[in-house]
Amino acid sequence: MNGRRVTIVDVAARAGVAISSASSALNGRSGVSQATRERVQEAARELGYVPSLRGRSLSTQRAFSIGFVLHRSLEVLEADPFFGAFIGGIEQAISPRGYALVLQVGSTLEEAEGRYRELAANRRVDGVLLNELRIDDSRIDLVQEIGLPAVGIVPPIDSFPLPCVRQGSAAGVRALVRHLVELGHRNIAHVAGPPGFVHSQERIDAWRGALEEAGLATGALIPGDFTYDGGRAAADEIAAMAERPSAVVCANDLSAVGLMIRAQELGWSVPGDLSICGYDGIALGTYVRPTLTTVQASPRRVGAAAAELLLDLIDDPEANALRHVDLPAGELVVGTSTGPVA
Amino acid sequence: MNGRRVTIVDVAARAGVAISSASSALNGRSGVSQATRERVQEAARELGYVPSLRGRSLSTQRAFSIGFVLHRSLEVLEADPFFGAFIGGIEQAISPRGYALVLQVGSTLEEAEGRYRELAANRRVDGVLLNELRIDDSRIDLVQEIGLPAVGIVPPIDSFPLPCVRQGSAAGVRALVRHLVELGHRNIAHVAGPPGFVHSQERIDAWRGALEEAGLATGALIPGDFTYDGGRAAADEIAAMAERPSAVVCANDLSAVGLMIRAQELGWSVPGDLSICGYDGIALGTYVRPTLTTVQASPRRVGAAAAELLLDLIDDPEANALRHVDLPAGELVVGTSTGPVA
DNA sequence: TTGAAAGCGCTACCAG
DNA sequence: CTGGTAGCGCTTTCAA
Repeated sequence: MNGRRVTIVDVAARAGVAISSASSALNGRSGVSQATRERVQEAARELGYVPSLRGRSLSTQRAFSIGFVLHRSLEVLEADPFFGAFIGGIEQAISPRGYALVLQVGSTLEEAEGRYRELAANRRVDGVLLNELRIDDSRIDLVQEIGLPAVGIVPPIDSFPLPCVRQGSAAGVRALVRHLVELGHRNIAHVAGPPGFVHSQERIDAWRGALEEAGLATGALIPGDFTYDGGRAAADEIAAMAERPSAVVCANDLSAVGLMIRAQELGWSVPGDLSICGYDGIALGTYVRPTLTTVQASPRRVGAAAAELLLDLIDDPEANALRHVDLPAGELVVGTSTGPVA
Repeated sequence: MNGRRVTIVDVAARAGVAISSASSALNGRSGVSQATRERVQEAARELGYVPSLRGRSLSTQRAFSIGFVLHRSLEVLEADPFFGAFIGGIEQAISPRGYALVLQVGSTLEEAEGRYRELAANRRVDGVLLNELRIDDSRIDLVQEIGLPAVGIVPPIDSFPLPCVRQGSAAGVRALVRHLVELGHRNIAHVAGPPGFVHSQERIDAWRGALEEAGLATGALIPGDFTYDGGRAAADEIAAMAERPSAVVCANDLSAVGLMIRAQELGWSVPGDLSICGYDGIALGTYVRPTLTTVQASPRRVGAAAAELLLDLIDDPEANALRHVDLPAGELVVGTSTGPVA
């Protein structure tokens, strides 16, 4: 805590060179002799110089940070472990490049949009990640309108107007359905995610398509919302059905667990009376009994890839304006929640 | 995207006043006539002016953001939903005050310390939150040494040298033990948290103290690490014991669930053969069967209170240098994982 | 009350 | 290759 912080001026003075030379030397730019560069670097080391992000930020017009807005209620945030993995992946990708993550929470979609506007207006971040995209997501227009670099995560198929990272769930869901068909199931229902979300729709389509491929009739499409309670409600809905499915594919693990617990409360045997699978591969699925058959997604890799792409986009908007990164699909994880049809 | 962003210069020009007057007017400082103030504000509104955080940051020597370093492995991050609540609370407290959260991840303690040093050196944040404090935590010296405002979360009892927020777990643990004693249990073990952590020790002490109060012998102290697998291992340890406890108080919910699942795999009935309780009150405890008896902590409120205190500290270091905030203890939540002794 | 001007710490341009 | 110097957008001091 000895008085003033050391700035580039101090370094330049100590090395006996101009400030501009010191800057060039420290940033590895060309235009400085090797001798000067070394002198400057040594001076910086001796003085314990750390460049001020603020000065750099103002002069380069960069914040050296990216934003991520979680748009879900605080309540859900407390229950769902899924997004922690995302964040880990993002951090892993950006911190080596000198960037930091600014995390915001917007409970409602409106609030989230407000956050994006704010972030863009005061330029707190150089770009943002758009997760949990909806079909016709309003944020797409928003970021284009306000000129905020953005990368979409699991975007609508095809002509997505922004760079994006996709880990498609279609292959995984098909694998789940095939697995069930092999076990002899003929009546396979689906507990969907909340309507409007790209990944909800993708899983519905994949489930339908896989049934068709197998030459089976389309099963019951039960509404859901990715939550534990939504899964429980789905079980009650199934209980009320005249012709009950022998297997269910849920849009995610959390709802699958809710469904399973409720099914057991209703006195059904899982998988004896009902085979259940989820999607995501969260740890919770291995805690419950029976263990959940699911697809192992890679949120950490998705987060890392998206963040990486965003930094590339910030560095070179032209070259990366439409880059699409496709991650390998998640793999089938067979638990004990699925079994042969009774 | 019409060309340049609007700056305070534009606002001043439009209002026909000096830049300094515009600044004062916009920041509600005195020294400007009401008429001028209104003219400036209107100009700002018309132009859609949003102050640049960068300019402000450089001139005020403030980053308008606070840091939070998660020091745990990415693997754990994916499984534990607990910290999401913290973050929600932090956000809730700081965003109305114009601050943002910079989130970092340090897998190891060394890495985490490096992050704190970095954060302080380049002044990316104005202060940090120190969570999961250890007894004699090295970060305490660190932040004092580098002059980084910091607030401790659940700090060591008594003479903690920094401002802090505490939600003591002693009362909750005692309530758990009393609950078990009332059910007739006489041999009550404890699955501890990882050694060295303040909240691990606090819970051990509370468990011991409560047993003493009840006039019971101290039960077995089983090592643990707050993880699911640690809980499973504890069950195996109990299985190997000559005189098995009839009840166990676990240091947190996640390990309690691991213990419970493993106990059931071993063929024990819960609570028939073994009563189990946890601590935290995470959603997972209500998903499992039997449901977990636990204590409902308030991570969101802790996060909010800590962030609030940190901003106060940044605003006025003198006045808040030693403020300690004590949150009401968590309440006992009786689930079905505890029952009368057989 | 108002306005001019000096920084905050850095980058980048442009003469020398 | 080197060294002035002009910003980046804002706050704040000091004269007028």
